[in-house]
Amino acid sequence: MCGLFIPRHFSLRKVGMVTMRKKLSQEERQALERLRHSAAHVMADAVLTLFPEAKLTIGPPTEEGFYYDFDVPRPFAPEDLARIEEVMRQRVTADLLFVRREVSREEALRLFAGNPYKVELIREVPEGEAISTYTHGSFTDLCRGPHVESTGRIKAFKLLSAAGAYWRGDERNPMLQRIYGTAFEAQDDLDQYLQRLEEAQRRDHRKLGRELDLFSIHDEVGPGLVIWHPKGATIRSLMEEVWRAEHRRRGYQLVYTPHVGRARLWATSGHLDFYSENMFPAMELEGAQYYAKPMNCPFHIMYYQSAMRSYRELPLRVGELGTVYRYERGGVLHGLMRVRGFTQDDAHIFCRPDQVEEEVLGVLDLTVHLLGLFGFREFEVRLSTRPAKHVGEPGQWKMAEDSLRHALEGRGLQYEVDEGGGAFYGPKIDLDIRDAVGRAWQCTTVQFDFNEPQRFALTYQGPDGRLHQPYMVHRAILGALERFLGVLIEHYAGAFPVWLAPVQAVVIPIADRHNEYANSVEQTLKDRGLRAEVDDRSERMQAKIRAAQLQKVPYMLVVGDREAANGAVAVRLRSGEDLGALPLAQVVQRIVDEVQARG
RNA sequence: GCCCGAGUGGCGCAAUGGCAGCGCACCCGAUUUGUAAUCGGGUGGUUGGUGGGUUCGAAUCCCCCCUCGGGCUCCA
Repeated sequence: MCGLFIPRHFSLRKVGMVTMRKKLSQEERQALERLRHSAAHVMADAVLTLFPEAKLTIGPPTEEGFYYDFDVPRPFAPEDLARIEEVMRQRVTADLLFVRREVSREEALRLFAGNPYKVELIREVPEGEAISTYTHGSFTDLCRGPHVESTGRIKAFKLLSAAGAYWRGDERNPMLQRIYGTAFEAQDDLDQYLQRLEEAQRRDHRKLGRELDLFSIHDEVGPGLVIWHPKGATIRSLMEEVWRAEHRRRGYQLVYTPHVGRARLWATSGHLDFYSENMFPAMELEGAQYYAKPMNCPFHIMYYQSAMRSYRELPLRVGELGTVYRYERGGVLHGLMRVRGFTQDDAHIFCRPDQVEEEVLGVLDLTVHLLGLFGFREFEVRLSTRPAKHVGEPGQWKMAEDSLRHALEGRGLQYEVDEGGGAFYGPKIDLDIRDAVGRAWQCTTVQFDFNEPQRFALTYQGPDGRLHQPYMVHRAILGALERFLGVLIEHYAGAFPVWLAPVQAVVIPIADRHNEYANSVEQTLKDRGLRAEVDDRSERMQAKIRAAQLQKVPYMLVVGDREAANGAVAVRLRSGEDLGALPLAQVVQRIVDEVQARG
């Protein structure tokens, strides 16, 4: 079965987090981790002070800060965080030393005898590895360290939130209470981080989606199912247009396939065996069962199989903006980012062994190009290789992995390797984009599939006259249009570049007597293919400008007596810049040029 | 799914056991305005549920369900 698996406990925060803009050196990162880990200890100290019955579990530093999980009788309330923070400040002011002590396994077990979590951890420490505790003031915790010298070092910190979390992330385990916080070397860094958090909230696509009238989600329809409003649909269809054009240019065959298919198909593909918990339940029709498609691959395979294939036809690149439906558990749905019905910019490449590398390279070229069009130039790339449990031959895997590696290197992309992190059916490349706030989002995935060609017994006739099995590469570049648009909204904070803006220009008549001229301006713009509107409400010009600003319309064209007399428009940009009165023809050309340059 | 929190006109909020209210949006009227909100009037909610309970009385307290929000291994 083909790809786009998402881990069960995929956390949006994990990929969508607000990271530091500047790259830290190895030493700087370790120093920061030490500071945050120490802050976690001070927090645990404070929690024990206020809630003596709390049991400590784990409290690591994270990329954004730190957390500590506690076993407590009742969950923490927001007021508790303030009190905990208060006690933490006292500890920081007291400037207590962190003291390391190595202990024997027996002593450690004795020290933490009342705490089953710590006991479990101690038992897991490998034989021969030192077990240590760290103490500051009257607080001692089992800890590998290292820590800062003293609590006085922890000046810039803040507790952020409390939430439930399972012991070791496993829902079969007891639920603990987690407190998140963050700490930085300098107050300045902390302030900047908090500002970025606010900025991220300001850009929240759910908020902007409503304010800019882009989409809505309704109880009546169902959670995770999106209604695109005209303005959101405009952006989406523009995305689709460039996508299609770019794919045709690169030799993709574009198809349309149904949204449902018979159970037999999904049995053959393996989805019923391995993916059914993510599928909508079956519908019954004329005694046969049908499923909404969670993936497009079986349909693309049907196209492949609709004729005898020759080696001369390969590579066959079959693409589709294919809408799929997946059951996502209630708690993980999130605006456009995580939905139950979404459209993948999907394609499957069927090719010969000697074509594999070039095909992967082609996909990466297309990826860099397409993402670049939408303003993304920073990527994080991960290559995932063969896991212990897998299908296919070692030779196939090696060839596939090599081709992925070579393509990445050929394209000059830096990447990390996740050894054994591939799917059971093939190795893959995942690519995250970084948005304007510095957050990473997973979009692109390129996955080999050694499973389905076999299950469907795909063949092509080679020059030797015999039948061979093609390689199959599954790939999505934007990922899901819904998520990509969500990312795009936040990336641009709703102020889309002119070529994507749902309304590119609003014509603002100053008084009713200018409406006629305003309408003619609008028509001129529309005749040149631009998306324009007239605000002919009986409002003051200031109010119309405000409305257009809030809608983040790139061009505001004010027309009054002077402009009407001269065939001109007074141009205001959404930046607030006033270009003054210009001949209409000149302004139209400017906007058209900007659209053409995809500015 | 699990923990915590929240659901009040289209949107943002108020009312904490005693008459459901405000702002924006929308509609009507007046106004005709030169770069981020003109004035006045009006329509609109059986408070997520054609759920259950407590009470003389429920937006408010309790239970169930639904939806949304923050989280749910970056292992001492």
